[in-house]
Amino acid sequence: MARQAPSTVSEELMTEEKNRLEKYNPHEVEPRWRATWESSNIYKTDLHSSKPKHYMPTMFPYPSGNLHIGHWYAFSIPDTRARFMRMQGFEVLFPMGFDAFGLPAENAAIKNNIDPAKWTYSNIEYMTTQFKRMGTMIDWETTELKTCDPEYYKWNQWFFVQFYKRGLTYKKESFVNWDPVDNTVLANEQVIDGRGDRSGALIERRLMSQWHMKITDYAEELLNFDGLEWSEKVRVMQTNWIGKSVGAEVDFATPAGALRVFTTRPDTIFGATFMVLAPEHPMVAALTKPEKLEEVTAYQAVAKLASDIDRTAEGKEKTGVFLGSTASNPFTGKEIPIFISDYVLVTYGTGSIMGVPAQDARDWDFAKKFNLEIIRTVQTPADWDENKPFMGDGVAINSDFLNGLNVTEAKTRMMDELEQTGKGNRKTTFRLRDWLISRQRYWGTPIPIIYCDKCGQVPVPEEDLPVLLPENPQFLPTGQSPLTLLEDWKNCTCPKCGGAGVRDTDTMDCFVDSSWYFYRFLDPKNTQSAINSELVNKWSPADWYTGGIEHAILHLLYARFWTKAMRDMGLINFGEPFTRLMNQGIILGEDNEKMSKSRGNVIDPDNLVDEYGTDTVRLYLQFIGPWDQGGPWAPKGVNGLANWLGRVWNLFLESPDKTTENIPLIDLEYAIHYALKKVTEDTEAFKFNTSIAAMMELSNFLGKAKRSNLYGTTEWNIALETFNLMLAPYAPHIAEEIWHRTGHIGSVHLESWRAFDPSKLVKDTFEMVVQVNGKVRGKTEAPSNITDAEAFALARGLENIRGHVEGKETVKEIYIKGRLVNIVVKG
RNA sequence: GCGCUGAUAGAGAAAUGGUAAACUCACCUCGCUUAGAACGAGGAGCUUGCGGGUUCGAGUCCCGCUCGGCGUACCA
Repeated sequence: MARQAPSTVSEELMTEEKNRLEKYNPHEVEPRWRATWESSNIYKTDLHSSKPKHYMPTMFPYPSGNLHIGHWYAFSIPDTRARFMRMQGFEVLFPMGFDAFGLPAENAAIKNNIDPAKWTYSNIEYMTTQFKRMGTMIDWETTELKTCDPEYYKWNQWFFVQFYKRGLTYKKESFVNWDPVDNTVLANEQVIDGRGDRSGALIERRLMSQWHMKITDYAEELLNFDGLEWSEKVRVMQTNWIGKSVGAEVDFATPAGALRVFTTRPDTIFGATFMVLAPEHPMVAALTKPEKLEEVTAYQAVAKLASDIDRTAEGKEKTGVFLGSTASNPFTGKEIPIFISDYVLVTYGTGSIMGVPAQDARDWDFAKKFNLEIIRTVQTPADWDENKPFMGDGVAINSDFLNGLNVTEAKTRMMDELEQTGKGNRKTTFRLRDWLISRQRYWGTPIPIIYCDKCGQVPVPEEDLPVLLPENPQFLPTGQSPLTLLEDWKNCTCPKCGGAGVRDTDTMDCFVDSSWYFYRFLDPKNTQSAINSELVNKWSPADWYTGGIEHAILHLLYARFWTKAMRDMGLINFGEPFTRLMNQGIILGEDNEKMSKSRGNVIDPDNLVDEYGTDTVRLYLQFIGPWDQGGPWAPKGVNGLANWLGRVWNLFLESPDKTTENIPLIDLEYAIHYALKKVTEDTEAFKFNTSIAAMMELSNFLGKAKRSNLYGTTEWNIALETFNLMLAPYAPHIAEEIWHRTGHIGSVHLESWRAFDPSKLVKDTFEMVVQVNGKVRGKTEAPSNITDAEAFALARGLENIRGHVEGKETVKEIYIKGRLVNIVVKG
């Protein structure tokens, strides 16, 4: 339908047209400011500043080739908080580096015949350009830290040697986890459900001689999280991994000598009716009667071949073989049969247990299967199903001198007895094993050890470090490190005797690299020492460390261990690397599924930035929900944030149409301080989504207020300036552009955060809700300092309330300050 | 099995025990008719997974249940 506007309106529109503000164009504004910030170096951290420090490393990325949306989520959001802390007056270090050693480079090299170093360095170069588009306050000098640089891994080797000298690094032969796809051994922490964490291959057991770090020396201390603000989830996961069990070791007499078991329930010994050894237990042979030999050998063979998955499969029926021998229960004197079974692990405790079926579900199953005696030694509750083992607390029965004691008392009494009689002793066992760090791979830190026929293992002297990773490796599927093929490199002279020596040809697990890099950031170019102790002591522990939950055990446990070892070497004066830890969630695809190429739901941040600009992408990622929760990607939501920034742009820079409304000044001040309080507190608490919502509410209010009498007043200008500052950490580019267009000189990012004024949040009056029996029946304006009695009187005076209360008995009257009155009546 | 965690309009997501519920997107109406996958004005939509309980008052606290996510699992 065609319409004809009156000519006067047309003219008015035409004038407006002329004055119309150019639309916000992030593609012009954002790169311009990034260039300015870089050239004026405004994000350089002064490590010697007298301001209070705030150290905020994030788990540094692996140079896989591309920054994905998860990287944006992990790095751009902490950047907002880093910027906020900076505006709050802290000297903030927000570093970045690259975790550059690792298998993907080597696998890419094998597949495409590229040098892993070239692949890695070119990825780093490209990812750095991508990083810069994120508009962060990263101090780029720290990206000197690339773990594959000899200047970095030299210090891995240095630490290795120092730890070696202190007995923290040692080589031992043991059954290790062999990944047949990646052709290397793995640490226990890298085996998930019996499979390699990277390759997914079923892990095999191999007996090999490998280098270990003695993390078990710190098992007890690693259980202590005092002073750390870490999520319960991570603390529980680490605690379970370390797996401390307090109990006792007890000797049982057998024809082959004392058989030692570990138990957490020494109070149940009187109920021990059989023994079980792991199939690999060293005493098996001696305890096997000749007529049982064949059966035992067969069982051992099956157990050896079975993977851990098969051995520990859910609901697996108990199996085992009676060895033909018996042991003597040290307290009852009874002879009890000795079995082997794969439910007992040779790697835990003593590799042997006493079977107490009445108080242990596994032993119960085993006893039922083999028809063994079951003796209750803890009184079961009255309504207990007698066809089940009882693991709970109760009074000891059938247990001689323990009878009548509860479980805790009985344990103590029995452990005292064991120690007095010499039949056993108190013992604490950990599930945690020493950290296996050898890898039969090329792309890692060479292990600085030389083997000499005369001198044995000889650490490479400090002055000869680094042991450089040789160039031009050959990758052959030999199951040995590629370094073994490089004869020239491998053969050397023994530093001790000068004779012929051979280098260790394995490289270190790359979790070694990431165990201390956050200290190196404070002096990444240091050629004299691994770290600058003075700066590290000043800046560490990190105030806030963030990254994915997948490192809850691996990296975070190793980093804590390394820190404690460094402390004990006297390098640093604290024992925990990260005071506060937070794990971001995962950004899912539009379909609420994990992003993957095969699902075709991958969101490419580069495309988004091309379309909307950096600020919009950052804002959207923060607005999507709580940061630790992650969430699905909603393409239309991004558009919403882009539009909001457009409205904010207009709010600041466009002249208002006309003044129509009258808004009290007090409302403006309330709005701005309300938002300021919310944004300050929420940013502090990492609640970016609600912080942005508060800014949206503010901008909605200001949009209205702009067409009121408030426009152009001093208070109006202060309000806008305050809003501009609040926006700066969240949308750094547009905030900077607005800052300059509204007449400011100097970067908004060098400004201070405004403190909110609580007095502006106090109103003289409030809208008092009046309820009768909990239902809203009226509302009235009331003075904020109203007393209870006055509030009730005021409420009762309301016409629509009278109807509900008159002639009825009042049961109760409640006044909630500044909110409501509830009158409870009866009848 | 155990531990942690979640369930609020079509989607995402707020809410110190206090007005049956922010904010954004999507949707509807009107205006503008081109700053256009824009802008302005307005509107509709959730009795907060289910069942009990505590309370003057419950999305919020307690008990039970259902469904989902994450972790862990013969560790003696």
